[in-house]
Amino acid sequence: MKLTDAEWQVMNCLWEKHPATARGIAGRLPPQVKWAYTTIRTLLARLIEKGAVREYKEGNTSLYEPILTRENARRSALKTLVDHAFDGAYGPLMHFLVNDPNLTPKQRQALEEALKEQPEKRGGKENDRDNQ
Amino acid sequence: MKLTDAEWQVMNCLWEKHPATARGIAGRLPPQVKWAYTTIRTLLARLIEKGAVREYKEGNTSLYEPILTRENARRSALKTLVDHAFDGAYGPLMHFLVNDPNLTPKQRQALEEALKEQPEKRGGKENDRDNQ
DNA sequence: TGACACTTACTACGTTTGTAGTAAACTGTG
DNA sequence: CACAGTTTACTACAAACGTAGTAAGTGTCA
Repeated sequence: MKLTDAEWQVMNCLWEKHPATARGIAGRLPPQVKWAYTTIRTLLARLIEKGAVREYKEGNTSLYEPILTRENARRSALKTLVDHAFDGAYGPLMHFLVNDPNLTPKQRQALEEALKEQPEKRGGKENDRDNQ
Repeated sequence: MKLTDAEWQVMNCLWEKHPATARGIAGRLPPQVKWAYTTIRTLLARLIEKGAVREYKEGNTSLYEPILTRENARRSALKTLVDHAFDGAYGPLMHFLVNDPNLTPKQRQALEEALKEQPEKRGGKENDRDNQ
């Protein structure tokens, strides 16, 4: 499931709080984003068409809820990035990240700790991958 | 500098070997990608317009060379990803990466090592960031 | 020198994306 | 109930993208 830039904004609002109305989403968009109400509706319609969002009515009003999970959206976005920018392998990405000057010492340390505290917690989600 | 999916393919070929002809690029595209010669020309033209590639003639033939570096393209793509999918912060991305089941134990270990062997190598590139 | 192959320059065209507008339906309120 | 504001349904439209076609020029070899 691939999201466009604008769709990410909407999904981010939805993940933050749902179900939500279009108006509610408008209220939670970052301040720089000033979209017409109908723009948000259009984006929601496209997300529904894609199967990333579900809509249901409460009286006259539409409520929206994410179907695509943030986790899966992230996974998929990361995969796309890795595919075209990092030879399709996570290794080069990691290497780049670790080498990147954007990485402050604090972040570097955080990463290191995250690595240590996560020896092999995962395991059961193998087939949950790449869907949606 | 933002690249589209198709443009990444072309840039990847160019970074791999340059200067290159359009024909040469065609030859180095991944096997699944079967573009008409003119498609590659079109993409190159768009990349030139964006300032990511430079073209010069040798006799009748056009040679192409990347201006945008792979490093910068990666940095920028990563920033875009982080911006919409990870709250604009590298921390959550790292956390996600470390937690991701896509990360094999081997990769995890590689990461760990990369972290160790890169204590604070960088430093002089502070203003090289976010340009291009 | 003419035919063939390759290159270039220019144009094309459907789809996706960003960003809305409009008209009609609905709802709450004086 | 009439009016004002809200919501919906439908449509719009330019820019970006993916993908290529065509015509005209050039080099080469028999």
